[in-house]
Amino acid sequence: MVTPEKTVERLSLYRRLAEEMLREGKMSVFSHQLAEMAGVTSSQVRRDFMFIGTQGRANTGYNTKELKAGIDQFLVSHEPDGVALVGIGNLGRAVLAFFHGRRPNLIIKACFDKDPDKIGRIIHGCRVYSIEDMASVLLSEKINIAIIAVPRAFAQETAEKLIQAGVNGIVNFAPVPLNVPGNVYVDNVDFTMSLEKVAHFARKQKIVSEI
Amino acid sequence: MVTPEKTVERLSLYRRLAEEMLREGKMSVFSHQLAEMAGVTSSQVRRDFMFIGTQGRANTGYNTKELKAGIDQFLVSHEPDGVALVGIGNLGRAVLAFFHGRRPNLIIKACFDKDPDKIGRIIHGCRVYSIEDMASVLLSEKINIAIIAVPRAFAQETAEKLIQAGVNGIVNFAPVPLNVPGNVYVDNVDFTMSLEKVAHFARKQKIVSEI
DNA sequence: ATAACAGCGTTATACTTTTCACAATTATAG
DNA sequence: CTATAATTGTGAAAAGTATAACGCTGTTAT
Ligand SMILES: NC(=O)c1ccc[n+]([C@@H]2O[C@H](COP(=O)([O-])OP(=O)(O)OC[C@H]3O[C@@H](n4cnc5c(N)ncnc54)[C@H](O)[C@@H]3O)[C@@H](O)[C@H]2O)c1
Ligand SMILES: NC(=O)c1ccc[n+]([C@@H]2O[C@H](COP(=O)([O-])OP(=O)(O)OC[C@H]3O[C@@H](n4cnc5c(N)ncnc54)[C@H](O)[C@@H]3O)[C@@H](O)[C@H]2O)c1
Repeated sequence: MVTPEKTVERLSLYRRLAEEMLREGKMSVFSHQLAEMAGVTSSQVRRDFMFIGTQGRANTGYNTKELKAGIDQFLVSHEPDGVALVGIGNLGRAVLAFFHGRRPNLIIKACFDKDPDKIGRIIHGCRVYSIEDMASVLLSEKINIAIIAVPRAFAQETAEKLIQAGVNGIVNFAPVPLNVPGNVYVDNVDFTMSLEKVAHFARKQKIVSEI
Repeated sequence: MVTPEKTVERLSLYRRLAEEMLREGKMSVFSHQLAEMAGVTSSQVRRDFMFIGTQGRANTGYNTKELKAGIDQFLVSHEPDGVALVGIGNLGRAVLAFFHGRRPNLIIKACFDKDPDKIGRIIHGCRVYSIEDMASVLLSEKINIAIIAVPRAFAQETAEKLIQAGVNGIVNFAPVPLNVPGNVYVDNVDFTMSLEKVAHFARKQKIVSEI
């Protein structure tokens, strides 16, 4: 069965909400509560859970711990996924800081940059390697996911090197569409697009609300 | 007429592709060329253009300059939109550097932080103000769009202050859903979600391609 | 000229995703 | 133990998106 992309996105959010509840000692949660927190409908939440098979109980809801574990297993594999980060500039460093120690089975295990000054350093617990060493490091660290944070002109060649070295999932921060084979999944995170989208709909909403 | 969110996203991409072509001296482009570059079908491209009314010509395609101008006007208003950035930490600074000088009518005009050491400084051409001055600065700079890059615990209160001060469009980098009135448009940029989505589909694709 | 072709604009069709609605299930109170 | 109320799981309907199809327009070649 093919899980819709939107469902996967929401699952990621539900997982964090469940995590937060666990921290607060909340042992169970209803679909309508998750719905309110996530900003969706309760049907949507239950429908999304059909894809992961997590079961709730009428009048009791979903067990927070089970829910978190269920989503976790569904999203990320049972054995931890290694992640590589290419391009340790302004954004790369921020990303590294952000993910450091955050997600137990989705860890940035190696960084790559072409700047000789950065190679060999350890930033936020992560070693920076030369891009020449990409293939061997990815193999030895069992890395199959990568984050691209290099200047746009180098994004495509970086993607190709990564794929060559066995990567089949990429988060791309460079503002260019990547040309990749069909068995590689790419998510483009595009700040310009986000801002322009907001600019557009903010304006539309103003017009609507003024009528 | 309501433009689908996905269409708006693609338009942002087409605009940049048109921009790039202009730089390369390419005066016109066919829908199937844009389609290939954007990774969509040519029908999709022509369909998307129906929303902005941009016209092409059989056998000639779309005039690159007209196309760029048309999308520009559709996405962002004719009079430049002012943008505020709240939270000048690792991510905030990277974002500021990224947008600086990039987009003529979508400019970050004011930054806000609560750290006294940062207030008063000018970073990438942008003055950092105290959050106390938010309402007055937003009014005087005619800002109605904001980027939130404060720690998650402060995201909701920051959103409320911004909305209070007249903002009706927000790009939210904090990994929490914001609770906002219906006339405010929010786009959540969620790195964790992106990475988990990639982890999920990368794994699925591997399984599929192994069959 | 005009035939042959290429590509746009749009309508119709197919597909995907969300919402609705309700039977089945479980907790709780009397 | 039974009635009541609350909440789940899911089929069916609706809404939202993407693709296909095709008439029309403009270009090129003969
Ligand atoms: N800064 C932001 O907030 C932001 C936002 C959205 C997108 N982006 C995009 O992310 C990318 C990086 O942005 P940045 O602001 O960090 O830029 P940056 O210039 O600060 O950093 C780029 C880094 O990549 C390294 N690099 C260059 N070529 C390389 C190569 N071929 N292989 C490996 N490393 C290489 C450089 O040495 C540098 O460390 C750019 O494509 C940018 O458009 C940045
Ligand atoms: N660093 C990343 O790559 C990254 C990625 C995704 C999301 N985020 C999110 O973006 C936000 C910022 O991340 P960061 O890494 O820049 O954090 P950071 O700690 O480096 O920076 C936070 C900044 O916000 C300021 N601040 C704190 N409270 C404030 C308030 N109430 N009003 C105004 N300013 C305030 C701080 O003074 C600081 O300058 C966080 O919510 C984080 O989860 C960061």
